[in-house]
Amino acid sequence: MPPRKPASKDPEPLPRSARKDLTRAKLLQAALTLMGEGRSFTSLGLREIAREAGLVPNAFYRHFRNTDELGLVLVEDVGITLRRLLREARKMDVAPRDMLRRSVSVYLEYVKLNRLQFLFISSERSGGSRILRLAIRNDVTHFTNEMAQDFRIRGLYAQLPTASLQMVCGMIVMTMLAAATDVLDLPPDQPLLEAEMSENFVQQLKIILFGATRLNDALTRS
Amino acid sequence: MPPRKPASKDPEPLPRSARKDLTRAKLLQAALTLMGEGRSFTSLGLREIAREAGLVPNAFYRHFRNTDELGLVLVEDVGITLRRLLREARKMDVAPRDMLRRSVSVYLEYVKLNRLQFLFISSERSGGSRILRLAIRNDVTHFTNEMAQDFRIRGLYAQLPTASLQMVCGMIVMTMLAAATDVLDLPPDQPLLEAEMSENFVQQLKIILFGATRLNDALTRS
DNA sequence: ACGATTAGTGTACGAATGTACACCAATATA
DNA sequence: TATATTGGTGTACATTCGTACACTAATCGT
Repeated sequence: MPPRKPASKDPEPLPRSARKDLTRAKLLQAALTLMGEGRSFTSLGLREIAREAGLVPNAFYRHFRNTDELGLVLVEDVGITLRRLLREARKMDVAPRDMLRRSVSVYLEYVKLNRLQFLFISSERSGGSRILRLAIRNDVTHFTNEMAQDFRIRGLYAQLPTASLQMVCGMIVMTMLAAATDVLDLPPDQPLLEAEMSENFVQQLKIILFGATRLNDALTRS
Repeated sequence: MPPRKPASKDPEPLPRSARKDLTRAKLLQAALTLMGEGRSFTSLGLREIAREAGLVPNAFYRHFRNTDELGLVLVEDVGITLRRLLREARKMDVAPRDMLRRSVSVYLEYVKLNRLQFLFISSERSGGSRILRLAIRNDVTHFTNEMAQDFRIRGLYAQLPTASLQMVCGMIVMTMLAAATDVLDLPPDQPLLEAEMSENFVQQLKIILFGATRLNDALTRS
């Protein structure tokens, strides 16, 4: 004879708030999933997202006022992802030989690992809702600033005024995002194209770093 | 007594095909106008565009099968605009001093002049319909290639293999597009911010050109 | 001059969307 | 244990959309 609780039902006796967070996460994931299927976030509807999450349309309102608000949470998550990337990059610490190439391949792996998030920022950074655009731009700017700060700490380009250093980091970030965009809409498992793309990426960074070095040296001599 | 034709009516006795081209242009312009009002092209509907053009929804079909097809025509127009830009750049010919800064300011003027078109590619380049994205990427690639060819003709970076030269031009174009995006969503008539942005742009190009020079020199010496 | 072509209109329909309201059942609070 | 909260459901409605069909009137080809 079964116990008081039939055991087959009641799969998760969680506190209500935990359940809420769970379905909220389902909504966020649903949006990402749909984007993974080629839809652009801007074109997603509240009903569509709820449906993908296995919910009735109205349930959406229990978590977000509208799709833009959901998008902002996604941006927030991206911010966390970027911070984690920086933290891992910092670990990679002092330069062995071809550290650049290694960084690049680590980064590209990271992009593929967080595919949907990068897809999201890549397509919404200049795309749809003004609010989202600004939020993403904000995240990217923060990322850039932290990178500049890291450069400072490591004594790289020590002669450059902060503004210039930030500009250089801005170029690096821009290049990183462009590279991410490229890997992402590369047909999957094309190791040849991907290697070529990756090599291109390395060369681009080299150019930026060369240029920055020269800028730095010019200031050193004066 | 008025002549056979009442004269007050009949504003344009044009051949039919010309009239057609004219309303077609109205549709294209309508799409651009709507984008100028903050809408993203992807989010525009056939009805909306027709309405803005002063037409009944069905009239749209006499010119385009769907909005994507209209978008492709817009991309084509952008291609023409870019070609014109290159032609004018070629005229500017041999380098007086601070040619770079001049080029930049000419370019930024050009962007503001063709505001809506640049707004269009900037937001659809990574944004919405796959077809449009590819078409735009194609245009940008062509632009890049022509720029590389111009470099070749002028004997710039003569030591660089074609692939590297194209990569350098790719970086320049990427930087140009990013700068365009920046001017475009700058609040209008902020000469201070714009000047700062423009100066940043110049510095970025300098870095790329420095880096490319170094790459070229390395190959020269070997 | 006359019949064919066609740019643009009018009406209509099914599908999808955002949102409002009433409701339920389980959890939380007292 | 009684009550209030609340995550989720069901129904409903106005709006918008893409598109199909029939129609008109002006232009074109012969």
